Amino acid sequence: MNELFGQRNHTPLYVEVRDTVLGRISTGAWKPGEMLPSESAIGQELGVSQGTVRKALDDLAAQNVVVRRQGKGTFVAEHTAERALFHFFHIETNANTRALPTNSQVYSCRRRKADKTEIDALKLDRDARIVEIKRVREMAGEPAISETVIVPAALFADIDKRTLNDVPNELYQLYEQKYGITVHRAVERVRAVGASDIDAKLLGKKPGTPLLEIERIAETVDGRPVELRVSRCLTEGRHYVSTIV
Amino acid sequence: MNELFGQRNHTPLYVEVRDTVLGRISTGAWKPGEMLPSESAIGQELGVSQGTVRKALDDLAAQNVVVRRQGKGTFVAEHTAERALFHFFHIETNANTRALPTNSQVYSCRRRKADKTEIDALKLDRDARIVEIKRVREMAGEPAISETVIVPAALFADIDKRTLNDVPNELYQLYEQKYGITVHRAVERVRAVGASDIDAKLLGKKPGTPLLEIERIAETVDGRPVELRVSRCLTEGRHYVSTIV
DNA sequence: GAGTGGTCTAGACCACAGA
DNA sequence: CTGTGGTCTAGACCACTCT
Repeated sequence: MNELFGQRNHTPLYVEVRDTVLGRISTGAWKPGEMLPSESAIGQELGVSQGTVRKALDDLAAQNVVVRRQGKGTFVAEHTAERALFHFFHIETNANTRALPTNSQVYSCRRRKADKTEIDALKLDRDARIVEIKRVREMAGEPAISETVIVPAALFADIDKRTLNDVPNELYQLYEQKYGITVHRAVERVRAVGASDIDAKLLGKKPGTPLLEIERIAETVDGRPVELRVSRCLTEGRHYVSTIV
Repeated sequence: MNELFGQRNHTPLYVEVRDTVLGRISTGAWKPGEMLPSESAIGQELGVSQGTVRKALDDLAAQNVVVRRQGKGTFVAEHTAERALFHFFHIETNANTRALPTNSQVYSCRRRKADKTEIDALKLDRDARIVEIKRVREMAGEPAISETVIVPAALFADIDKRTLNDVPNELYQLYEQKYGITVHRAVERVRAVGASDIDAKLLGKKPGTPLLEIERIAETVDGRPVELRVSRCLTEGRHYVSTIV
């Protein structure tokens, strides 16, 4: 027990430490890319031993909230292009090499009231407004993904077609750098659907062509959903990968 | 340093301990469901401190190799029906409730030489033989999944249609209990395909209906691939879930 | 009460990065 | 050289389970 976390409670100390650190990261007191104070410094500040801080930080490292580098320090995780792609983009070629989206064309970006699905998925108020972004992404030089991205208008003040086409592929870097929103975790729901007339046209295929539909809800580190994304993908010569451990 | 793990090397002690324990599990010296010796007993045997054993076991617990229960002990993980379904079966209804396969009909089980794909996926010898199991699984009372399962004949000596229909759904429990093979980890590759004539017939749909094809390669705890499985699923009112952390 | 894992501490030493 | 995280130890006490 110690002076900061107060009286008798049955929450382990390292959990309190972990949540304190997590809080500072999610409020932005410690920003992506920044180095945290050393283990002993945090321990001194919070009145716990270095070993307890270590356990707290190990937990956060296991959840990819921080990154530890021996000899250098502990850093708040950030969305490099590499992380965004390797961590969040799960399509690869049938030869099991990572397939990278090469190009992306935003053909629509508009603001409107959220519909019921969007309100549910993003936990919005009834009259909340959203930004709807539609784009086609290419892989290996061919249109491959027809994608609709929905974000709450309240969080993404000035986002527009031009902003988006300047930063073509890595939306999550844009979110982090321009809007201070770090996507930390996502749930993807995957279905097989037939291409609609619109999708068929965008992807240069016949209506009814089987497409992989990936619906993603992305959350920040404190669990707020901040993006709903539906991607319809051609999976000729490609597939979606998931590892079960 | 200590007497068992010998001279100067730069492998951390806890890694040696972890690998020793893992070895005993994968050779079957410690079997699924059994309790391991206590941390201090393992420490004494291997000549390391209890804290080092703890770190090794924590690692294994994080990988689901062992399960720790406070006050009881540390146990080798096993395939309960619950674990098989919740951990390895990733289809749920659109209401986000876990969809359970209710029934399963094996309509073919034969032995033959492995083809090239199978040799690659299961890392078999050129002339190895496999067992090919074909079945249809129902969900909510309707045929929903057309599945082909390939396992190396060498590992599954007497498997046949009757064995399979006696243990309808949970193959992994069967593998573990009858053949001493524990599936630990799997990679799934997911595509959208159109139903073939055969799949269409089995699932009661028209040829060309979009199906979700899930190709799974399952491994034991020591990384040997032991099963190749291709499931073609109807995803009307259902979807495949994957969480990215 | 005895035995298990879970938390917490304090301190020693190692490995790595960078000035 | 200093400061960082990484490993390892020894020992105290807590929380849970079972008898």
